[in-house]
Amino acid sequence: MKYDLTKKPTRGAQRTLGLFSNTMFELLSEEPFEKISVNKICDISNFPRATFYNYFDDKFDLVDYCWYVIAQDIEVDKVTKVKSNQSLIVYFDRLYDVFKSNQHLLDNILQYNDFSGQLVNSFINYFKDKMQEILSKTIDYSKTGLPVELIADHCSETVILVLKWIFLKHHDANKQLAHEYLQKLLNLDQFI
Amino acid sequence: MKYDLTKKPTRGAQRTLGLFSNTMFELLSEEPFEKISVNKICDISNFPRATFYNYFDDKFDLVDYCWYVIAQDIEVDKVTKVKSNQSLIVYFDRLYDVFKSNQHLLDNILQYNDFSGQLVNSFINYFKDKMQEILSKTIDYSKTGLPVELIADHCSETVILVLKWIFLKHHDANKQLAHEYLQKLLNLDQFI
DNA sequence: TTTAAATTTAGACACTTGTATAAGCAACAA
DNA sequence: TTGTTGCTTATACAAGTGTCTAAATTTAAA
Repeated sequence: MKYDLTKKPTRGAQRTLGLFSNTMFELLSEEPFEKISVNKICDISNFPRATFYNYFDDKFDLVDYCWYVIAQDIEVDKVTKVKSNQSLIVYFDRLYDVFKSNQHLLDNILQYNDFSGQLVNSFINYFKDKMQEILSKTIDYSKTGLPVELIADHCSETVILVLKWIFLKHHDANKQLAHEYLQKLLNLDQFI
Repeated sequence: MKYDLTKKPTRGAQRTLGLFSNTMFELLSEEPFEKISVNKICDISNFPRATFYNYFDDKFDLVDYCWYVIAQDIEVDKVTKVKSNQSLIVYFDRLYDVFKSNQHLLDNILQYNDFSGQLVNSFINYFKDKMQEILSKTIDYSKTGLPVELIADHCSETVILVLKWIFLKHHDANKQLAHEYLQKLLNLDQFI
């Protein structure tokens, strides 16, 4: 990403980022990702291509920014006071809520994009990385007798697997059932 | 893929497929995937672009064919007579051997491509799908009390996670240690 | 060996991509 | 008010992409 998201954006930059991401969100609900060109994005957003490239490397970069926008709702920094061993469930629940409130967008996207195509892939990977980042900070894996990085990776993959199952493959499940899946797949007792 | 791999290819097609994939293998060891263009592939292979597009949709398609070539060594159809509950280990071992014998290629690729970039991603996904296909046929998951597709997905993800850990992230481990990781991550007793 | 079917190829097409340059414009401080 | 600084924009460029045509060639069958 060319634009630095760590510093807080000026009013103008905020506006520009918002317009580009809105256009992308719209287009994602209308056609497959391969058919979305930078030209089209700029035409619709009424920006010259040069401006697009001031902010993003390419359309993949913009779509990643879109996931970033969605992921803001996870509120990673809002710490719930729980024992470290409960945080996997806490953050799973937040991701569950985020996926649920974007169900409509996801449905549209899947209408035009393969489940294992580049777009869905980038979505999944974004949130897997996010979850891994969170989990490697908040959980104590010392009891498992496994390399920390390996087990953190495994936990986030499993969390995403369950969310994929529920929200992308449409096997409705409330949080309680989702927790049961997690419990069984991860054999949670061993390290929670 | 434009060319149908299920029918057996003519001598000429065999040759063409081989030349294109060899060129891709070479280039993958020399530069990042983004810099590899269809033009370059054709120049080196001495084919016109039209011929490339007779066989493949794009360079992603060709690289997938490359993984297909590598995956032939898994010898899926060579069935080892074991109880169903052992087949996860049997096929894990075969994948372990395939990854090991392509260690050099993997090292080269990682020199030029991000771990989470499109290329490595396509490699990982190819073998995850392959493993899932195998596991959903050969394992009896009825004891787990979980949806079959979910647990098959989870098993293949875990298998690939361990192989990634060993062969892409370079934490050397022999088969015995690898089995231990699998055992602990999957809590194997529950469904093996 | 001849003929019919299938593939390969040259060349052109409209389009996209990412970069680079220089002109234009806005915000802000002195 | 006047610069200075930094972002936006118009425009152009060299390259790549995927598709299409019709001619050339290969392949396989009779």
